Amino acid sequence: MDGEAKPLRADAQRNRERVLAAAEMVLARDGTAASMRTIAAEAGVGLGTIYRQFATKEALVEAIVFERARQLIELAEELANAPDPGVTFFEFFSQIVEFSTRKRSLTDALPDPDLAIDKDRSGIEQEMRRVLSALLERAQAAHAVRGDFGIDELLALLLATSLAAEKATWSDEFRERTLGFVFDGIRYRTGD
Amino acid sequence: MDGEAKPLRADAQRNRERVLAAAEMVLARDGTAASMRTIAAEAGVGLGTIYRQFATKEALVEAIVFERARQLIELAEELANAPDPGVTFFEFFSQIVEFSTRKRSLTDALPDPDLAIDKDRSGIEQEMRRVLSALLERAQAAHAVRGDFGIDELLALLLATSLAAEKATWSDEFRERTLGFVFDGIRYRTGD
DNA sequence: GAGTATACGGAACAATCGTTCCGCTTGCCA
DNA sequence: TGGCAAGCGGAACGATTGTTCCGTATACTC
Repeated sequence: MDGEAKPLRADAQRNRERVLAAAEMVLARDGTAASMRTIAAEAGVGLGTIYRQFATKEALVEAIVFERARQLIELAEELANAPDPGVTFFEFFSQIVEFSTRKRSLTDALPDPDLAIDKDRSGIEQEMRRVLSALLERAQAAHAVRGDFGIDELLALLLATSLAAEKATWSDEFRERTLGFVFDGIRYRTGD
Repeated sequence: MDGEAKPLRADAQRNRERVLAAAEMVLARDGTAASMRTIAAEAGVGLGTIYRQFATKEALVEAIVFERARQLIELAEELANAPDPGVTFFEFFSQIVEFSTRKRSLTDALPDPDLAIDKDRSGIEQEMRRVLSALLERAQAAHAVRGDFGIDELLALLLATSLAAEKATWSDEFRERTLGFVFDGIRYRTGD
């Protein structure tokens, strides 16, 4: 299903990377509303060159979002055995929000209810869900997070704060302060 | 600055109301991405008829958002002297989120960083800020909300949850459950 | 009821979008 | 090094957008 057919010609390979780099930057700056022309100009290539590698704009955007999600998932997996599960959980939460602010990404594209069942996308979504569940359960086992706080609520609050942080471009200081209140709501307390 | 010059002709007045009603419905359904043609069709009028009353699409959208914000502000003012400040505060918070889900509105249009300083808009924003501050301070005086929770954080969390609820269309049950965690984070606790 | 300011509808315009197409160029292999 | 598949750029296409314009229709006034 992912069979690499032919090795790309040297210039094609170089242009592919240019396009991805340009798309990365432009999408971070303008969101998914960015036009293909803008990306092509930023990459210093023609429109046809983009469409040779990516069948459609959606495919290009998906490639970027996919890569970003993969970074976060990888980070989450590295943290799966970190010393302090509670601190790890909250810091990872905060990091995702910061990431969303910097690279307008997850919120803009991931939970798009346009196309109902996108194979690749639901795959990465489930993986994200899986690693987040792991971090959450570990934090709960360590009595750092309330036991009645589920993965769906976690995803909802992550989406919420990421969307807001991206729309209003929260400063580091404001993000930490505001998230602090949210964290206090899901933190474990004696007499839960 | 708001001088009503001439009384509208009868048909013009009727069409104005039709346009507003259609815009209300279409914007709630499609968000600000809705086209003027869709609104015109829904209202059963021509494009020119809309532009006779509203100079631009932005003006029409603003009229709708303005009206919705006014409803919320009015409600907040009615609650300014409600019996239980704590319950009132949290219920109003929840109501705003529910409102945003039903009528795709505040989030889609209010905090648009496109045009920097819009007189009318900043006016309604400040009013919203004022009534929310009043409800917040009353809840804090009643020891229902933490004293270190400020109006900026309140606006941020309102925006966050409204955006998410609108994007993912939260059910009533899920909204109450998820907001419950947020509320627990800003609720007053002994030994604050 | 005639006359006129007002309002209407929707074709037309200009801008922008994603996407296609094709004449030309270029990297690769025999 | 000659041939050619692979790749390139960007003009062109069709769809959609917000907005304008103007010939026609209609509500008010005297």
